Amino acid sequence: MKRQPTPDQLLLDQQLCFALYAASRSVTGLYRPLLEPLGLTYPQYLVMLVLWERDGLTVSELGQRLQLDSGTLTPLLKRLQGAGLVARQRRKEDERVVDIHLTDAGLALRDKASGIPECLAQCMQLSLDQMQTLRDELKRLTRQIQLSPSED
Amino acid sequence: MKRQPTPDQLLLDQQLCFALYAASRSVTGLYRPLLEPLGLTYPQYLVMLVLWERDGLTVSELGQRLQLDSGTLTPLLKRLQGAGLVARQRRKEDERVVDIHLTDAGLALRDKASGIPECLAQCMQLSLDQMQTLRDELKRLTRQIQLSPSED
DNA sequence: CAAAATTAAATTGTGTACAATTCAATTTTT
DNA sequence: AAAAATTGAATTGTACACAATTTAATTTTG
Repeated sequence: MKRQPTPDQLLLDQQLCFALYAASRSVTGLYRPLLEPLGLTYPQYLVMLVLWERDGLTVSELGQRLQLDSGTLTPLLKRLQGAGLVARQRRKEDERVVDIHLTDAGLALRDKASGIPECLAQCMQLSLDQMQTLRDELKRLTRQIQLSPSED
Repeated sequence: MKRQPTPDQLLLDQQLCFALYAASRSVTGLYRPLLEPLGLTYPQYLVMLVLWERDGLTVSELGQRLQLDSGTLTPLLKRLQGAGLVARQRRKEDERVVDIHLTDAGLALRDKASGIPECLAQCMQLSLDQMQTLRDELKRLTRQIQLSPSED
């Protein structure tokens, strides 16, 4: 009458997916107290990273870079606009497109964020080399996944 | 009058955090079509993995295992209950505690899920060894983060 | 034992994710 | 050029995450 034990492949601790999911949320949690003084959430910070790197992208270009769709980005960008960090403007030549530009305040915020990466590296207790290796493995995995899926 | 270029540490592609975040969402996306026939979302699947491994946990025990709080778990468990996969019951001896048990349907679902891990491994194109190594690095990172933070 | 403190879930509120639909603007076809 | 197809955002609806508060039950204290 004893139940079958769960097969090994279904054990939580065996799952790469859960290790990823847990690590991602943990790291986001590390950012939270660092971003709070800047008035940013973690996904908002990612948008700012992209814009600091190259200002004046469209919503869909931001979406390609971050792998997020307009259902996520539109309200997020409206909040950044509300915080005075970006401007959203429909393009004259093609009214379908919305260009996102940093405001002065948005650009200025970069300086306040510049210490964050080092702070994170400290907390994670990884050497620069370990960090790069792990990052590149994860990138490879992501690329692999985005290549293979159900071709239609 | 040219703007300063963004410092290297703030480049999106340099960020371990984004590699993690993107990889985690990609992997979740891989699960989606596999879980859909089972009527599960990815976080619901994680809850089921835990219960298949050990049935009859409390909400907070589930929370410890998955690092999720009642704000996430309570509605999620209600949906699993609505789907007939688990039962939620306040404990007689301590009415504060809610025990979560698999229903017969919930247990039976395990068989339908048993092929998923192998399917995932295929998609990710990683050897068993590579998967384990990456998984263990991520676990170490998560553990490290959860040890160090602001001690209060 | 009664008041205070603690505990476990649930609730509330904000902010993502993401599928699916809608809507308006532009291109492509005929 | 008008109809059809396509495109880019926005909207809608569902389901997490997670902080903060609330509620009820149990323990601990005085």
